[in-house]
Amino acid sequence: MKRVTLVDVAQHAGVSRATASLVVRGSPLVSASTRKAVEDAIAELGYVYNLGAARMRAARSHTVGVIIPNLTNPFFAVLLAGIETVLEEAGFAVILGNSYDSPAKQDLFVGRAREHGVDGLIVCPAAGTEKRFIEDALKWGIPLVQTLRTVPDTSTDYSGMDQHDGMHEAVNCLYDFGHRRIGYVASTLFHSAHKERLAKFREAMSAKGIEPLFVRHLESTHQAARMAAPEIMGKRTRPTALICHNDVLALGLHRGLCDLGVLPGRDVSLIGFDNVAEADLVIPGLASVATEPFNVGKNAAELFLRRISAPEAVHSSRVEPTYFVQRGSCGPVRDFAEA
Amino acid sequence: MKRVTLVDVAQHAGVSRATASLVVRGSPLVSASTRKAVEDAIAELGYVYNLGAARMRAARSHTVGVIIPNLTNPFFAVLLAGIETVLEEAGFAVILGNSYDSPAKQDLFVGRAREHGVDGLIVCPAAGTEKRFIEDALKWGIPLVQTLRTVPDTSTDYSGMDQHDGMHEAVNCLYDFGHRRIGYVASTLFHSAHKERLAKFREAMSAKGIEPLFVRHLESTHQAARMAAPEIMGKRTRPTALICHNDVLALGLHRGLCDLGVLPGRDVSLIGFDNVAEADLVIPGLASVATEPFNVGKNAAELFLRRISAPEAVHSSRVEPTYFVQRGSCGPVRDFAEA
DNA sequence: CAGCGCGTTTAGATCGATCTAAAAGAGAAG
DNA sequence: CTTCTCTTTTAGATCGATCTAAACGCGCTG
Repeated sequence: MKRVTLVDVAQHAGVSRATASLVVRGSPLVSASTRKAVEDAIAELGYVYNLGAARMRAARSHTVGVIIPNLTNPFFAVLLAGIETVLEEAGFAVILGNSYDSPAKQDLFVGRAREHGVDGLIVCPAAGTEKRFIEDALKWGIPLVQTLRTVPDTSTDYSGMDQHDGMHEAVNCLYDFGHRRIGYVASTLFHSAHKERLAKFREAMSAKGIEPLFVRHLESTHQAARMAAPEIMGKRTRPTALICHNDVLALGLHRGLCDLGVLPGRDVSLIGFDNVAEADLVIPGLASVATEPFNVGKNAAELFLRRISAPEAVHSSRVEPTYFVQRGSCGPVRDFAEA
Repeated sequence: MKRVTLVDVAQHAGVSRATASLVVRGSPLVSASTRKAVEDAIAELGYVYNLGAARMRAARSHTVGVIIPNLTNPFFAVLLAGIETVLEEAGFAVILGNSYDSPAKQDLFVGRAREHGVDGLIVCPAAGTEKRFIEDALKWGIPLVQTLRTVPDTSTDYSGMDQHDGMHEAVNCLYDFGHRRIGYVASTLFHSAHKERLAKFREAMSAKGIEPLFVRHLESTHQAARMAAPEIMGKRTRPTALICHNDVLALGLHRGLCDLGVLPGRDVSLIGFDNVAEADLVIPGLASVATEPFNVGKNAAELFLRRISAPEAVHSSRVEPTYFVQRGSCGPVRDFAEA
């Protein structure tokens, strides 16, 4: 039982393999009658197109390498879903790589992707990725789109989100509720999105003429945030509001605060980022800045497709808007004695 | 600027391409000195192995198609992470397909995967997948591993979990707390895991000599479960405890109950499945049966690797244990008037 | 009827690796 | 020195498609 090839199809249809090849590629050069004959032969023999063989002569492999830092984080999983949906539709296969935020694993994966002859890469760079990584890809002639994060001092297509609006809305909401002592809880992964979000926080604060009360770095897990609550609320000058780099931290802190008997929204206001589904499940609901990872993923894939069709076009960026979603965890400042 | 091929490497090292080929494949047939010469040439020229060309003659492509019903669901994302981790390690590339639980999309993806010449498939079948789907794959000679769900009346390698222990522990816990009026909240996706879990529930109940109070089917979203709380608690005979098919339903219901002023663990006991991270964040904590999707994924990948190396071996199964995690949402039955 | 243009079809070379089967080289034994 | 292993290397065919450039058939025109 041998594999069915174009030669078999051609023979069965009584044409040459060149003609059969034209049919499978949907060329307009063949007449309607021969096209029909070949298509019938294909159906009858159960022919399967061999992309590997085609790739050897033709330029494109219809394959894209996608690198994600951590699939376990639903945020990235949804990003990936967005990417996959668009690429699937366009007839591209996604080769998946999970970098676990390790540049070494990331390099390894790119090597493998090159062997597979990918047409390009869509990358959310691992924290600590060097400039060299991007430069190499370009040197090798591999189109590359960065998403969510960027490697410093590099220029490629980029799909991210606009941290500005959401953060300003969040800070303004706190400000209007009377909050002035506002702390920021960041993660310990120092990538571009992390820095940008923090910078926007500082910017929004100084626009209101106030200084951040503190910036605290925590490992980005529920557990770490929950454990840190006593320390954060035990500071000499106690914060009246907290903004967190993401909802993982915010939800962990939410629970940690409750453990202490400090009620979010009444005793301290709490705002997260990403507006994950669970934000609406805790009591009181977690106010959060919505970022749409699915759309960011779709944008990344679309930028990639554009790049493929116009390899020399100038690099472009797509930023997805963010917006503040108010919930119970965010309320007016409580007029208890200023410590 | 042309691509570097094995011919270039061979020339540069002063050997034939056949020898160079042996080196890249790590054959023991070459002497240490020529091996070194070729390796130097590879490094110097920046040669990249062309898997596409290799695949044409050799049997294996080192590529696996992985089909997941819904990446947006963290449970599946973690399953995928487990699969990817093992396959990556073994040098396989993962081609990802998101079926959105649609058999049609699934078929489409398999077609594409075949064109890419995958060595096999790891599939969590979309709800409603027909027997034909599995049979076709086997007919085409594509090794296939099913995971988490199985298509009825099919026999392949399978990586799943043991619903028995966790469910029995959960029911027994409720029983010991004095609960007798226990309802089951299922999802509306009727796949094998759904059926098996429900069956185990019935089994565990009848082992204790009690009848399920009701089985209610809900769309598997937080929102749907939250909205259904009033109806579920408004039944003529009010349940004293609820077991949910997964934590999405359980968390939604948790919130819905709180909205009603019904406190989980005091007024009604609530148990979910999967023990997602958020189960520990809500108040009171959601008791849940832990299932380890990452391990299930790893098992699936390992079964696949075994199948590749021994294509004719008899089909085997791996089931990951499940265990009950007790938290505040599960407590003694309250002695209010029996309706 | 030769010559031209147009739409279709095709033979042959080619992509970059691997396979097979045989050759070359190096020692050892007779 | 020949012959015989044993190791190492290689030429040539091959996988299944695509490309190029040429050929073919057919109607139309001068």
